[in-house]
Amino acid sequence: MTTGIRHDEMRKRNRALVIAAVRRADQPSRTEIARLTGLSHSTISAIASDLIEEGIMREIGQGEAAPARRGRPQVALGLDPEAATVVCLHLSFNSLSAVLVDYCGRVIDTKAHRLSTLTLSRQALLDAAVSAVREIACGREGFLRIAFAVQGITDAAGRQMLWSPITPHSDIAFGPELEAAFGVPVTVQNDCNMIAAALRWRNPERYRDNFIALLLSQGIGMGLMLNGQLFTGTHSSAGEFGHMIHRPDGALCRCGRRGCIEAYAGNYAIWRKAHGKSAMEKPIADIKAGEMEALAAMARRGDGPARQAFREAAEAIGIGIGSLFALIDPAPVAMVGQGTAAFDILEPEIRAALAQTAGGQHAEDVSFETWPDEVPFIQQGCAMTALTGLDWEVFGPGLRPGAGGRKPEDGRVVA
Amino acid sequence: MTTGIRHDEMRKRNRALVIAAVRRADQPSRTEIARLTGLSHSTISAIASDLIEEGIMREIGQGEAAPARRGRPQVALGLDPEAATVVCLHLSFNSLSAVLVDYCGRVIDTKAHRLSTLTLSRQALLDAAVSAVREIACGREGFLRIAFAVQGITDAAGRQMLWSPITPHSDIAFGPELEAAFGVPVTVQNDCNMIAAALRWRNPERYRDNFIALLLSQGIGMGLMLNGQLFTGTHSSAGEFGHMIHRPDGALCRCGRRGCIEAYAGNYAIWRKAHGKSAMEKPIADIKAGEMEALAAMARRGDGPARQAFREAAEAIGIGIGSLFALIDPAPVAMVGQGTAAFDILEPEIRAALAQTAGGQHAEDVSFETWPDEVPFIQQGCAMTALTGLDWEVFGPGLRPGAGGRKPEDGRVVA
DNA sequence: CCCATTTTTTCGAGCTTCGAAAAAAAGAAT
DNA sequence: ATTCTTTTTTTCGAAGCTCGAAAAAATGGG
Repeated sequence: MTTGIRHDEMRKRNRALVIAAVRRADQPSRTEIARLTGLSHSTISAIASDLIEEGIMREIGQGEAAPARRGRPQVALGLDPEAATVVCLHLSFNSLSAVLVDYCGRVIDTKAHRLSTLTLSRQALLDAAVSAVREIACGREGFLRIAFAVQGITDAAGRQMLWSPITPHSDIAFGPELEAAFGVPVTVQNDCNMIAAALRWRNPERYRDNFIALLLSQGIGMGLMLNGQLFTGTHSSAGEFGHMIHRPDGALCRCGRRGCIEAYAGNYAIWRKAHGKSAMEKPIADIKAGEMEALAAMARRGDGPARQAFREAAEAIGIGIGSLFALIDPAPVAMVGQGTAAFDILEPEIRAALAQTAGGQHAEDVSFETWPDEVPFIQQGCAMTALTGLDWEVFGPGLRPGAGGRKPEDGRVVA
Repeated sequence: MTTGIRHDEMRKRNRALVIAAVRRADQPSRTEIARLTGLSHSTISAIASDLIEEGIMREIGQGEAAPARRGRPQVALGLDPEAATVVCLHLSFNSLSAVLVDYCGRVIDTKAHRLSTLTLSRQALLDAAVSAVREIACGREGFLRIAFAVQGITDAAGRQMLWSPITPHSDIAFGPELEAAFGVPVTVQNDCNMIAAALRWRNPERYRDNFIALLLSQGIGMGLMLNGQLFTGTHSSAGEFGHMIHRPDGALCRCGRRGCIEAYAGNYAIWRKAHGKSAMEKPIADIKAGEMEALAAMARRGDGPARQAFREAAEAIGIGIGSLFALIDPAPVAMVGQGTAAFDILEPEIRAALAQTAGGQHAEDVSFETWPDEVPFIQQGCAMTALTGLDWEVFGPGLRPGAGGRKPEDGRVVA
């Protein structure tokens, strides 16, 4: 709370709240919106007719689930899918996918591209992003926003990619480049944060204020929701769980340092250990899912080096989670990505390691959910981030021109 | 944003904002409040006259720093010190202190008690807290709130102390006990979080949205400000930096586990190592400041075991900070407590360890501030927490009766 | 065909904020 | 001493928003 509330601000918030309620609930009636928001029926009626007139919302006849009840039937409301479209991009190792999404969150079109991220120049990566957007949006009326998810570290402001394992270039300014090309707001965010956003959207019962999304794959990524907000640090996107130190001066990590969690739990680390290589052996960029499956099968069969490799991976993850829990308290954990295919091997060892830590005091209460495929989460997280951003920034204030409003000067009040 | 804003809510927020502005600024005029809050002069005038009439604020003649300027002179405003008082308690090893603070944050009275926390019964500790409050408030008109800071882990709701190194008892319900005895709201919070609150209050330029307060003493404590809010977990107060795992299966910690950061960096760990004892030796509860000073002096003289002990402590702290930075991004760090007396020895080694971690990439940019005495911070943090709570909850809504207002039912909207 | 029931809209009342103008309070100028 | 200038503060009417009550709308039941 840093600046005073004026009248237009009140309307803006209540409009955004109504839009949010409609987006979340399944075709609610005005009465239901009133119940959800705590606003009066009169207010909902007024806001709803504004939104309908502006083409943001529409009436969808009687709701299907209209059980022959007495009285005037409820009118189901839904967001107008044609109110806007947004583009979601997802850049990962050798892959760039673009999705066009309507204002209801439905996918209109998808395009996937293969490209050699490790060898492309900085400008070629930027160009690839621009042309992917141009292609997906081709011929259709203007989209209002771009949400860009990258496998790597982004800056806290969501402007650029600072570092990524998929390319040798750093500080690639996707945000400004795309904004210059298309003239719409662009957010650049870490893919694991998008996974966290999607989890919250899908299951707010379980994933609400504080939770952790771990991506187990070639490397180890994390998305962190704290106090109901996606945590992005002051400079970078933070959340580098994989690069917490597990063993000082330990195994060689892909990032060039030693002893990181990832250097024990990433695909390359498991592969390296299972094949009897040195822990200082140079990490391999991309290990196929089939190969990891084979290692997991070996580990399930008996107590050989493969089993030992998964055991060390689980220990690193478990102790890491324990340290994280010590800092931020036990919270629901979602494990996503190809690495979860071996979760049956990992879980007991993760729990054993966790139980040894201060953060794991109540380890038996912690439950893990797993999903092998992270892509739908990333895409949905991007879409919801972009759309709820629109709800607030574009459609929240209404379309009346000249709202204006003063701004406080320097020296903001800290409450 | 989870519930609609009504008219009374708008006024409530703007009132609270005005109070916050007056509390923070040094006797501002109405014009200055308008500038700080972004609200119009008319609104400030109306709110100010309400607050003055209600006895929350008062006019303080012309501000002293009234430089003979043309025009009608500004009227300085200040909070009425008699509007309320709050009691701050601070329980630590063998010590319980109580402070009575007026609505302006000035200390009215202080009482310190010695007590043997390790041997007292659960009920005796509760009784001590109650009688400390009774004594400090004796004869004076009613205080409106109690803020209780404890050295230990509290629950996230701020109701009780879950665990503490200063007593064998756990789950001591100070909150309900004090509320039952005095009929005012009570918050129970971790002492390091209060240090963080005080830092933010004293220097919001440096300590605003994300920063870390580390307490170096017998143990290692942490207060964590994230996204501008004190982070308290879902169950406990979290922030157990000292119990992140530094070396799996490493030195014995006071908490009974092995390899915690504290088992290398707490006073007992340094003492143990410097005296050539085993890392599995049982930790000593309380090591005098003088003894630690002597060890530091020895370490400064040469490269003996004392030096090695401080080196290991610094490494544990540095790597811990690195892991923390990997998770939440580099942020300002404040080091508080008796352990900072040896910070000249610790700092280079902390930086060296930090520089090896992913979170320490820009370690040279990180600056540490140190203060040897944590007590004033804890007290001020308690006071400001309690007073700003009053600003909002008691004085924000105004004193007009029957404000009422509906509440949204279940199924809150998640935006 | 009328009544009961539920949803939605309408309408006036009550707050709140805002901008403009007026009032207040001082120094500067004559 | 009086008038002008400048700055702060208050006053007042206008506009916007939400709310509760009442009215209107839409449907099933008898």
